[in-house]
Amino acid sequence: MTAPKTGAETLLIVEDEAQIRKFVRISLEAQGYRVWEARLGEEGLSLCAATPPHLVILDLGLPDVDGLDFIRRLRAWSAIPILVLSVRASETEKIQALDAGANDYVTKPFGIGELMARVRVLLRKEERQAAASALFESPGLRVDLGRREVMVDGAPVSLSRKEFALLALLVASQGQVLTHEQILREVWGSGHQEDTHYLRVLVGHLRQKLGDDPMHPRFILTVQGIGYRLAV
Amino acid sequence: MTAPKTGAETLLIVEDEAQIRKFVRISLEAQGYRVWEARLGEEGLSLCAATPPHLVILDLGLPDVDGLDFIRRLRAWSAIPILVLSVRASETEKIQALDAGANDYVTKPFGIGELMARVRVLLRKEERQAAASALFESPGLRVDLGRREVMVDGAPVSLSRKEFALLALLVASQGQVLTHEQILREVWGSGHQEDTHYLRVLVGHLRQKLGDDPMHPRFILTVQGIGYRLAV
DNA sequence: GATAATTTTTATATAATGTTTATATATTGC
DNA sequence: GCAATATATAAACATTATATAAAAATTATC
Repeated sequence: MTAPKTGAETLLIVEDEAQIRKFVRISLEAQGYRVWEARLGEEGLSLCAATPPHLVILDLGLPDVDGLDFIRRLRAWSAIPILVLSVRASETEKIQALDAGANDYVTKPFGIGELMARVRVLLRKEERQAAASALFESPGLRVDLGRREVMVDGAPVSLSRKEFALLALLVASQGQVLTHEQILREVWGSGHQEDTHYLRVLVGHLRQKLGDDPMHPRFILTVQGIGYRLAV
Repeated sequence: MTAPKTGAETLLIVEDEAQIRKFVRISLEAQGYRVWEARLGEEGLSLCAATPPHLVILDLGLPDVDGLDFIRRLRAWSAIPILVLSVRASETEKIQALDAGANDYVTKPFGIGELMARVRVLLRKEERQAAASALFESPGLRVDLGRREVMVDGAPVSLSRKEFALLALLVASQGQVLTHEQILREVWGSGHQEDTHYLRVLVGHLRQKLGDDPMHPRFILTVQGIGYRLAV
């Protein structure tokens, strides 16, 4: 397809007009993003299911699927941010799209710089901490995010900074799978998305401190080829 | 979505023009939000520190503090969503504000309906977890795409990356037939569209893990000469 | 500034997955 | 019924992913 920069964020453009697709694609790739394309809505939805991108840029005027349907069908199971592009400037349509689950709405013709800025906003990840509830409990494990306290079977466990960051991330995701990339970006910062071995070592340490057996883990579950998730 | 919330969210308007302040305030209160006002930037910042609101609506043209400074100073310690209102439509300014940490940027004059919709988007975050775990169900099979969880007759089944990608694809197509080519392109990427035997092996594995008999399949149906589809 | 704790490297064993080859079975068109 | 084609699956092999140990480097703590 294109120069696939490994470690880069993946964006999916769902757009039938070849011209706009190319234009947006080139701009995004210049910023170092990996870009996939879909000409049709069904194709876009399938791609999201098979290999979820980090952001979807959606044209509302697709030939096969109604734009609002697309948003609703994706939102039925996924929280991937959606940025809508549209020629129609009607306020009603904007409101409908946003309420259906779109995260932003840009009207054509648009400035490419603004589009890029809005993409950056949607990929920014400061939102997670806001949603984090203070206390997590599951059989045997108890994590107090506010106090930075961890207990396993009633006994306190002291974790290092990174170990706690990883556990906090898993806790905040409520059992959702986190990909290696996601974890690396959030715990080590962007630029370390390929250092998967860091993660392995850290998970090893954390499991050891939690007394978790990797073959039959109680807490941190391995999802082969994808990442890790917390048992809830 | 427009239904007023109990335990209403608190919004802070930072705006010096009384007219706009009042206009926005009344619209927000009509939606059931609690609204605070600040005439000056400094006032707004101290309010955020003292009793953090759930969202800040910020006018960029404040008399005392530069808008970008406001955003940066708030972002130094807080992740409260910021929606910027501004008369200036210059793209550069939009980009600067968004990159400084604003979450959305609306240009005056704006439709109040659109503004409300964008407010809802920024306040939506908590719902994500609930929405993210919607699932696909058919008799005996249950697939949670967000959690990557698959259950057959109540028992969890663990799938490999490709196996899950294939199942997710079938699920996302809602029982529509997927051709060999389509599946090969989406799961293996373009360039493998003729490796039909890959697909056969994979379907075999998947069926085995799901306990599906190919002669009388409950889940994955063969469409001779064309491809496969999911029973729905 | 010395010591301990943590993090990053490096290296290696093991397990899981993916690909290929081969072969058996079923389906379709004639 | 008999080729021709399409499908299923078994098993060997190659590749990739995972876990973990132990070193070197860095950072924190007293």
